[in-house]
Amino acid sequence: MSRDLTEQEQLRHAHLDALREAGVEPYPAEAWPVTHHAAEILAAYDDAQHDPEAEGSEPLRVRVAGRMMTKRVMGKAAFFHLADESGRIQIYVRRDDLPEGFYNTVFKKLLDPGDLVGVKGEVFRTKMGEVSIRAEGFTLLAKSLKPLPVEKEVVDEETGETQTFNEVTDPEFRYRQRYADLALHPEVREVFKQRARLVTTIRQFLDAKGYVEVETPALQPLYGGAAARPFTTHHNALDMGLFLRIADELYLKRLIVGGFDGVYEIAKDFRNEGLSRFHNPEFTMLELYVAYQDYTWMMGLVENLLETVAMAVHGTTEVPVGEHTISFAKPYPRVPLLDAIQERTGHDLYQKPRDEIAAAAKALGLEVDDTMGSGKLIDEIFGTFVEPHLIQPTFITDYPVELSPLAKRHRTREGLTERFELICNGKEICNAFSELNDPLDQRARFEEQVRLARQGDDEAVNTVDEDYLRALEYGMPPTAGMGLGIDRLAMLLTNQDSIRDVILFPLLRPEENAVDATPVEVRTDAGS
RNA sequence: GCCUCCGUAGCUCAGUUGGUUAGAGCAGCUGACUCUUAAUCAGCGGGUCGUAGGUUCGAGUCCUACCGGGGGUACCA
Repeated sequence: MSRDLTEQEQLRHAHLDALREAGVEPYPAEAWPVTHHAAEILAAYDDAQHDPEAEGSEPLRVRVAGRMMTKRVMGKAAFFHLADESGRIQIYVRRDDLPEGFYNTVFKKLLDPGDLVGVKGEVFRTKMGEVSIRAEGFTLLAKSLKPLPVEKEVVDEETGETQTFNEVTDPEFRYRQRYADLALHPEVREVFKQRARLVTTIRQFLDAKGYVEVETPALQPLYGGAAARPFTTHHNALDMGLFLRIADELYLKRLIVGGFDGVYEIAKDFRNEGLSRFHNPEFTMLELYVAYQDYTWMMGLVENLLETVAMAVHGTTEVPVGEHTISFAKPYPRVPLLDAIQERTGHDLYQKPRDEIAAAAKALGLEVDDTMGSGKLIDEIFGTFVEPHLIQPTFITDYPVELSPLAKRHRTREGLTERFELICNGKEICNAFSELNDPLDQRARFEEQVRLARQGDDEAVNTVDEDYLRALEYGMPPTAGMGLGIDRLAMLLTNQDSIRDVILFPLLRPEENAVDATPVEVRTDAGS
């Protein structure tokens, strides 16, 4: 492999060689167990437990490990900050505290910012008052051959505000080299820790209710359960086309038929569509199905779940999102879709013929064409005039049948279904319904979808899922089902305005020259 | 996909109506310095200006195409 190294990279390679010559292994095999993280040490000194002024105080002896960040050498002594997962702590290094020659030949000349090092020593407070470790032992744990961007933080003494110089803001750098972004930015790591807490909390919440976490196929011979274009792939041994799932709905409901009273799955779904601030082609969805319940009950569950999650992630139900503060404290308003439209636009569309709805849409300034059915029109009106205004969590209920091929017909309202979406900050984060369990009605709805697909609606699923219908024919209990977009919820709870900031490795176009080797030949024959 | 903005050193940025040899801070290198903290002081190196064409006596700057990214928009959660 030949790559052009920058000046600074060449220097680090030279340091690597020099370290080996000096008998210092740059990638040692031995473990370096730590006793403390930076934040723990700072916290211990914060509560004055180790205040040197205090009676009977013993200095803390610690072993820490992390990345060497800034190095400030002053002749025979030096300071640097060591960054570990928890934060940063300053290390004080003196020539005479370390083995003969180490300070001058290794520490000063051959160690670079970004190197991973282990330090042991006593904790003390510098003259300037910063809690630091006086290094007595110092080990290189891994050499860094590529310089991380150098950012410097200054805390204003008077205002207490932190100012960062030379902060890397280039989103391309941050997403492509997420490892560097994370290494540099504890606040980015914190977002992903919060996301993990969110998912864990959801699991605990659902497990506590006795629902069973399951795994269903990501590779599916037929796709369904949502309106979206799928990715396609191929299985060699079976010589069979497969789809990556767009939803797990139809498999989870098969499990309800099978006698599970509550099942859920937290899974990646894949949709072959455009990318945006709100869309990544693979994303994480929670789906939950509970037998013998309906959508009204499910609204209660969702309120409880979100309140619990907000508390777990944030410690409060009041969450800042952009310029708003969103309250996840239950209950949330429940507004029928058509009522919400009437309230916002003045048009009462309940049980109105398609042409009257089209006229209303036109009157509101929407572009209307003949292929749009009444369901689509209502969806457009809602999406344009109502949804963006719904900042606080709001249940919008009772969607038209045409938009909801898997939802049960409303018990009293003709042409509507028992379905709700939870809208928050102007976006859908949850979609749920009383599941359609009438196999004959389901077959008719599938056939209608196939008809739409043949007419050119490329989101409509173009095949009847006979196996799913067979399952329903055995009898599925009345069931409440729900899907919740984990990424979007994570965006809200971590106050990030792009989905890329809550996905560790969002999809990007391949980097030019990222692959400088000839592509590895892909074997297409089966077997191993 | 379409519209639009952006791409200059490892990082953050400047670069005039097109005009000598493309600048600064940080980082790096050499030296000084045993409590510094954007350490300081003295000196030094570092660029295919995203890529390829074009216009021009002359292009970082103007034009075209392409590559990559941001924002918006369409499909969608």
